[in-house]
Amino acid sequence: MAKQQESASQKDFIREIVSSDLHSGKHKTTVTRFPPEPNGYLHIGHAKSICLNFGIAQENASTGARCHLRFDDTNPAKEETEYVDAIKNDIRWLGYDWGEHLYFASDYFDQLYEWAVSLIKEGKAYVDDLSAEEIREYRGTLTEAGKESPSRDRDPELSLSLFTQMKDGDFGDGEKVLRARIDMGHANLNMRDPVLYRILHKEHHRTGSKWCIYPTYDYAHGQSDAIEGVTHSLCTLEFEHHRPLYEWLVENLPVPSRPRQIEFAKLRPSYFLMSKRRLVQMVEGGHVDGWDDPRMSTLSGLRRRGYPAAAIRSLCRTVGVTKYKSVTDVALLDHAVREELNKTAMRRMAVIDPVRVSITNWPEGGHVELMNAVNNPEDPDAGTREVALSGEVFIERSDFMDDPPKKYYRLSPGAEVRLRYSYCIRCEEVIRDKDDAIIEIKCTYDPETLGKNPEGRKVRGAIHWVSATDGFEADVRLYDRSFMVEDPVAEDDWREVINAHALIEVSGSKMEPSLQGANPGECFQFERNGYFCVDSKYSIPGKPVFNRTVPLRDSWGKKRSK
RNA sequence: AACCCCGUGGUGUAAUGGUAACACAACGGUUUUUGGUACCGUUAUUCAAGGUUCGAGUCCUUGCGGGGUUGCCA
Repeated sequence: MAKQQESASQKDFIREIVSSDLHSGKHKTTVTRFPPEPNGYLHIGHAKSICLNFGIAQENASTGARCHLRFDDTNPAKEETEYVDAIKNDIRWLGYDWGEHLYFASDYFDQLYEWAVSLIKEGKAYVDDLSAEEIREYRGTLTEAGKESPSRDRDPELSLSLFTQMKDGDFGDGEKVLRARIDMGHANLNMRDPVLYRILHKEHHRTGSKWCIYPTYDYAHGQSDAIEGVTHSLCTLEFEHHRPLYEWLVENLPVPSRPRQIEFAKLRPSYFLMSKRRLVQMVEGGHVDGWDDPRMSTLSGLRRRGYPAAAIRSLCRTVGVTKYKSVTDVALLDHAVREELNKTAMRRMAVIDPVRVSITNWPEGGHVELMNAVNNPEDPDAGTREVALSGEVFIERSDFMDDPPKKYYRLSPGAEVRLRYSYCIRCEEVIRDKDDAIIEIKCTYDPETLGKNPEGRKVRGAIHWVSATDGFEADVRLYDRSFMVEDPVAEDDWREVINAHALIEVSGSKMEPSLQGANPGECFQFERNGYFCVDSKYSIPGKPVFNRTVPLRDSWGKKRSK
C-alpha cells in the first residue's frame, strides 16, 4: 500500500521506455543497477539514482524485475573497502534491498581480459606505446581531427604479446595502454581510440595483486551490465558522450546481452555542495566533524540530522526524472521533511532559550497539577501523556516582549497568554538585573481557564513551557543551511560562502521529562519550534543531545522580518 | 563558433496533435489551546520567428539562450 503510493503517479521518460520495452516484448523483465564507485560516501544526489533504479525494479517486481548493487571498482588508486560498507548501509537505510545481487566490476576482470584479447585478435584494439602526454596531443581538439598513433596498425599478434606482457608486469605504470581501434577523426572525442586498459601497479581491495592492468570505466561498465543482464543502464547526463562508445563495445564483443544506456539529470538541491572532492575538503579541512556531520549533504549526514528516508524518497518522486539540468529548491526538501515528520513525530515541549516565570497565585506547598498533552494531533493512536505544572515554569525568551507590535499574541506586560495544555497566565511584573536583562517574569494564572476559554475576553496565544520542578537541561544543536548561496560550486572558493551560523550550539535548554530517555535517531516535534532528532554521536544514555532537523514554518516570524 | 543534450509560472514536474495541470515557494484569507497542521483564493497563452494542420507546448525549419565534451577518473 505505502509502496504503491510512493510509486510515481505519472511515468517519467525512463519508466516510459521500461514499460514499452516490456509491452513490445523486447524484454521479459527489467534489470537495473546502481553502480557506485567505492571511493566516498553517498550523498543526496545519489539518492535520486538509487530511488530510480531500485524504484523501477520494485514497480516491476511482478515481472521478476531486480536491481543490482554493483561496485564500480576499476581504479585501485582511489577505492577502499571502508566505503563499501558505508554505501550498503546508506542504501538499506533509504529502504532498498539488492537481495543476492551484490556484484563488483572486479568480479569480471577475467572475462574482461578475455574479451580484450578477442578485440586485439580482430584488429579492433591495439597496444599503444604513446605516453599519456602524446595520446593527448594525438587526440586532436574539438574542431580538429586527431592523428593516428604509429602503433595503431601494428600486427595484432604483436599487440597481443605486448598486452600479455602488460598483464605480466613487464612494464611500468603508463608505459603502454590498450586502445580500441575506432576512428581518430570522430566528432566525439570518446571515439578517438579510447583507452581500454592502463597499467597500475596497485593493490586492489578485492583482487589484491593479481592484476597490474585495470580496465577503464568505459570498457568495464557496459560489459559488466551485459554480463549481469542489465536491460536499462541508467546514468547521469555527463555520460551522454560515452554512449556511442558504450554501444560500440557491446556491439563488437560477444557479450551475452544488449543493455541500453539512458541518461538523466542529476539532483541538485540549492544551497548544497555535492561534489565528492569538496565534500572531502569539508571533512579534511575541519569545517565539519566528519562525513556524517548534519551539515553535510551525505546520506549519513542527513540521517544524523534527522531527515527521514521516506522524505528523501518523497523528494525524489517530486523532482521526477528528466534530461533538464535543474536546480531543486531546498524548500522542496524542507517540505518533504516537514510533511513526513508532521505525520510521524511525537510532540514534546522544549524551551530552547528559557526565561523563568513564577505564578504568584499558585497554591503554596509545592503544588503540582498533571496536564494532559496530545502526543500527535495528526495521529490519534499516538495517545496522550501527562506533563506536570508547578508554580515555576520556563518559557521561551522570544515569547515575551516589553513593547509588542500589533497582533502580537504572546506575553507582554499586562497581557494574557495560554500555557499550552494548561491555564492562561497574565504578566504582572518583570524582574530585571542591572543590565536590564529579564531574569524573571511574575504572572498570575486564572484557575477557570483549564480546558476552556476565559469568559469575556479572548486569549489568542498559546505558548510552550517546561516546569522548573521536573524539567531537565539538554544541549541543542540548531542547524541551518550550510551555504549562503544557492550554488556554492559556482563560487571561486566555496569556503567563502560557508554559512558561519549553520550550527548554533545551545546549552541549558529545558526539556520535558519524557525526553530524557529518548534514543539516538528518535525524532520529535518541539512544539512551536521545529523538528528535532536525538544526535547519534554526542548523546549519552539519559543525556540526549538534540539536532534541529528543520524549523516549523513560521508565518509570524516571516511577517515580522519584513 | 566541431559535435551532443536541454529550453513549459519564482522553483521543479505534467499535458503522448484537442480547454496548459500538479506540487513547492510567495502573497491574501478561513479554522486553530502549536503564528504548526488543514482548507480557500491570487500568480504562465509554453525562448523567438516562420511553416505543416480545422487545431501545435507537442511535428518541421531557422535562430536565440543554457549546459556538456579535448583523463591512462567514474
